[in-house]
Amino acid sequence: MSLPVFSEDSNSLAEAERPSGRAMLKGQQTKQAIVQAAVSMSTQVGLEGLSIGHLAERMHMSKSGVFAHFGSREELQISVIREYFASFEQEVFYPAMKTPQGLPRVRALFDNWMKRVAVELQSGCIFISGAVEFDDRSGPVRDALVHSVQTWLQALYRAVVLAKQCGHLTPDADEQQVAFEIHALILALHYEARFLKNPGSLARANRGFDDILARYGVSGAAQISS
Amino acid sequence: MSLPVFSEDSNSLAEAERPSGRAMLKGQQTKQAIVQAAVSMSTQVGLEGLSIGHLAERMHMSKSGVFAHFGSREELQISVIREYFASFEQEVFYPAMKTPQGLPRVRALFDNWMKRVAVELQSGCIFISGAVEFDDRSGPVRDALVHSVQTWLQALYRAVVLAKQCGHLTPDADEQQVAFEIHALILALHYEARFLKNPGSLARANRGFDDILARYGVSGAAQISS
DNA sequence: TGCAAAATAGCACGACCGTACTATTTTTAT
DNA sequence: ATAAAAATAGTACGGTCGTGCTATTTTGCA
Repeated sequence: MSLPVFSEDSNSLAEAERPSGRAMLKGQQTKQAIVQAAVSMSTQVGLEGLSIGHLAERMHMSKSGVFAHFGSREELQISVIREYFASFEQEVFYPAMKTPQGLPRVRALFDNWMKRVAVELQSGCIFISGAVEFDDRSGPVRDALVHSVQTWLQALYRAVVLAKQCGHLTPDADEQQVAFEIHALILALHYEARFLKNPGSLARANRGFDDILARYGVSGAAQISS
Repeated sequence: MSLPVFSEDSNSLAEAERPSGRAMLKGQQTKQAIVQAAVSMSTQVGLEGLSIGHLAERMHMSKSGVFAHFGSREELQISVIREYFASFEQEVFYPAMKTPQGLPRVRALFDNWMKRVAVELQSGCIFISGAVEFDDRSGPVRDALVHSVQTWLQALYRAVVLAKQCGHLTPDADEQQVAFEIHALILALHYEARFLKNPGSLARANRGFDDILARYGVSGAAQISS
């Protein structure tokens, strides 16, 4: 049915308004720069903490100059989510898709995810902070956030399903359960390391993952990739 | 050394300013009511979303009337944290301490925790939202939050240690690891059920806990309590 | 080179926030 | 009942925020 495409949306790079006929206008370049700065700010203070004034200051621009690119704060936040999602794709998902199907790919997804979270222990993760900020709100920002997260979790889930189809998982393994527990480890790592600053959290998340594989994995299949 | 006391602080109920010589002043009663309303608000909008104006409106009081009880917003937030912690104690910890040591108690702690989280899927958990709001901030509010969470996680950890001492866990079981994974399940439940509204999350968290016991528990010890 | 269009700046408005200061009401204890 | 004390209300100030409106500057193309 569907090939392993991470997202079917056309929100990737290299397209802004014009179908690439003429080169990117100056304004689109600075918009890109603004969004990147906004992502950096949002990882620290959250999507709600993101303020146009601070962003303008950081960009050495006027508030209205920044504002004009988005038309509303919500649109800015959505742009941030899209950009963050794109970087997540590039950093976590696509590299892992180069590894062979089955447990090696699941492990690669987890490892890349862990690598990213390890960095985010200083900066923060928008998918986690955003979940708290928008869990009982509604509107387009929440929708964008939920969609991004679900897309990523679905990708993880599909990798697990594939692993079971390959015979890398025991027949009784519940793919949703496996994906849930992997997600749980990442969330606990983020919580205990970033907030509580408990040492050893990173090792415990890794150990937890190994245990999942030991529990549900068919012996031998897990050791293909280190 | 230390008996299984949940918190050594003297911030429990039934003491306000006076050592119980004369009865609670009128102001202290309304302060209690304000704090309870503030807790209720904070579970929905977070500690940062909590505003004195909205709180006053809800209490049918003036802003300054509410404010006077705390002297600062930070003090209000700290009061909220203390109150929330106290309710957590009453609801999750103390009932579980009545069950026998070992795995039954660990299971009781988890079950009570799950019961509470199940309710919080509508309202939200301050320990989780607060972690995101204050993870890279500093100050007394963060300190109060970290202290509360650490106290609770320590209590959970101690119960696991006790379970191992009872011989209810396999000798190779790492108590910190077990506590970490239990915490992870709760966080994932909160995330996937409250934010993503994924069905089946509650069952997956329960199943994850059972798997932990199946992995680290000595057979037979787990089934003492249902 | 010049002109339209795009990008940016400047400015002001209304809303909400925490909080300081003072006045008023209510409670408490004699 | 009355006076002191405690609790609550009223008001105002300074700050930040998003955003609309109007200049001004910069850019891109004929």
